[in-house]
Amino acid sequence: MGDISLRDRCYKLIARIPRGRITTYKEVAEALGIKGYRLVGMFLSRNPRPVEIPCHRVVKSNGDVGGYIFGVEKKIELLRSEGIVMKNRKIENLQRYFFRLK
DNA sequence: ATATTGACATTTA
DNA sequence: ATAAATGCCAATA
Repeated sequence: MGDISLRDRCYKLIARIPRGRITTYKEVAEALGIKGYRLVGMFLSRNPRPVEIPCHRVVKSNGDVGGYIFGVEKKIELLRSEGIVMKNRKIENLQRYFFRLK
């Protein structure tokens, strides 16, 4: 009773990321208190509400965009529309847009 | 109950 | 530089 699944906590965290800012799978995992980074990707691949839960704002630590339910191209388009500058499918300086969760 | 999965990250070759 | 191996762990089957 009252316990929220890790998955729902994950979605809650991501719902806080504002437009134009991004974070990483690693950051989300660490905020959840786990090191199984892949689990975050698993949760997001089953994102039930892509509008309220802006999972396109979660990218890889190395600047690659990572995956997306509606395709990587769509994810790139969304990020660009929010002002994220990308060079060859990669984000140059994550730091510039990084949103901390922990 | 056990086995596999995943939109990752780090280390090693 | 690229590629493979390894660690991670709740959720899913």
